[in-house]
Amino acid sequence: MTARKKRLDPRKKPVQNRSKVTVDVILLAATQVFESHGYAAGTTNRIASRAGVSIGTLYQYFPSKEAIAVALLERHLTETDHRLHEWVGHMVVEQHNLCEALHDYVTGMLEMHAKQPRLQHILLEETPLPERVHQALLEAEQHAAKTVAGLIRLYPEVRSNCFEHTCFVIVQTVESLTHRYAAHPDDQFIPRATFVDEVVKMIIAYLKCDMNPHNEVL
Amino acid sequence: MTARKKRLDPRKKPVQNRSKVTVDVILLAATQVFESHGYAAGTTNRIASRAGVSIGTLYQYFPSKEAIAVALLERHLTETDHRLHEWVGHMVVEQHNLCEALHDYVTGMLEMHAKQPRLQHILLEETPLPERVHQALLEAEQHAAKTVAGLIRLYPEVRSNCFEHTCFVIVQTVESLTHRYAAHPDDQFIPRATFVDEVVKMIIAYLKCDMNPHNEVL
DNA sequence: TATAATTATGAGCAAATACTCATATTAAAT
DNA sequence: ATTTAATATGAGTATTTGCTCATAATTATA
Repeated sequence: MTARKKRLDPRKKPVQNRSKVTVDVILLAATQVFESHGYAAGTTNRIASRAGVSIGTLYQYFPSKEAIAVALLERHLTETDHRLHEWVGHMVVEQHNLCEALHDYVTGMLEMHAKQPRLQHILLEETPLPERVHQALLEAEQHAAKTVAGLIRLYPEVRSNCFEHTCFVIVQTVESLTHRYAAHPDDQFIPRATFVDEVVKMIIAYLKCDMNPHNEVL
Repeated sequence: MTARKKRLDPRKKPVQNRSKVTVDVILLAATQVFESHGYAAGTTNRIASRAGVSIGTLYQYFPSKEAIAVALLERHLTETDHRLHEWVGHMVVEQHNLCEALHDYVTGMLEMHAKQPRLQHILLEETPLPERVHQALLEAEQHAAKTVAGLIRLYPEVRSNCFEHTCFVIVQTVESLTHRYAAHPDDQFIPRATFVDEVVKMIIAYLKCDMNPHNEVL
């Protein structure tokens, strides 16, 4: 009914190696089950079954279904952050130009979403998450925006006014569009490469444009 | 488990006026309940309770929970299409310039999503819909893109190359960004007006830019 | 007013599901 | 080899939920 507190800490932490493997196997199975069934229909019994462990084993390490979702989301945030920093590193070291950099960025986001088109969505929208997780999510999003801004700012052809707002919009745009595109792989009427090109084109135009308050190009 | 067929036609169609009112009340309640609980947790009993009718009454007009969701989605598509055409009419009649037109478009989409931030999402992503509904949805989306394209094409300052792809990206962008912005009203660190301005700015820059294949502005 | 058609009711059923616990198995420690 | 700790098991339970159906109340019709 109303949102009530649930245990998130496991009753047992894995100490031996086989149990650590078990935890990994369960999380992998949970990813697959949530991907193909959604959160509500992704039952704990199904997850255990897919993982090849008994339902009792699952509840040894995850005291509730919610705890599994939280663990998956934390993993996802960590991975995203890692990939983003790796990307910035590559771009700086190899001195790619703005177009190449953005191309890489959009392609990378597209690939990430293509691998698990629904999972992020399910965790963010279908799963009732505790407040602290929601906060962590917002912080991760803003951190990502700052990381991207840090790279883009290095390019001299980019205009400097409203830079923070601009980067916010860009990050949201790429995140939204790539997710949306990857979510429906069957019915695309724009080929993937074209899509990436168009998005990059839009961002570059946006980054270079200079307008007065009435949005007329100067 | 797997997707099985379910009844979608009601066992009784409302003929008297009070029953038509009942149907409306149920759909309104369903909107609210799905909004605040999601699809899976939005139980039929809760919907009936919120509507102030008995569970039996609900099942007189909606033979399954899924039928309620389908009805809501069809309503939503109709309303969206209607608003879009109204918008095009206004813009043409009152001869607004491109900036004003886009401003109106983005603001309108933002308002629509602000009214029911989760509903569209829930119906599209959480609800297992029959194939024909999914098809109708795709068609509606492409129809919307064409409608928008029809208006934008009237403005001479807009470049003409890749027009179809460009409009597809624009529609997806506005849809995604406004939805995302409206979905989290509490934690926005960009004010609403600024957000709209920035999105419009990006679209105009994208519509006017002319680039070679390597995305260098000519 | 009497009869028929329509609409509303809600207790309860069958199925699904998150989760428990007493017990068995395996690995580490002594 | 023996004891102890860690890990795995899965039948079973309490609860939830979509939905039915026999009956009652209301409105239309004759």
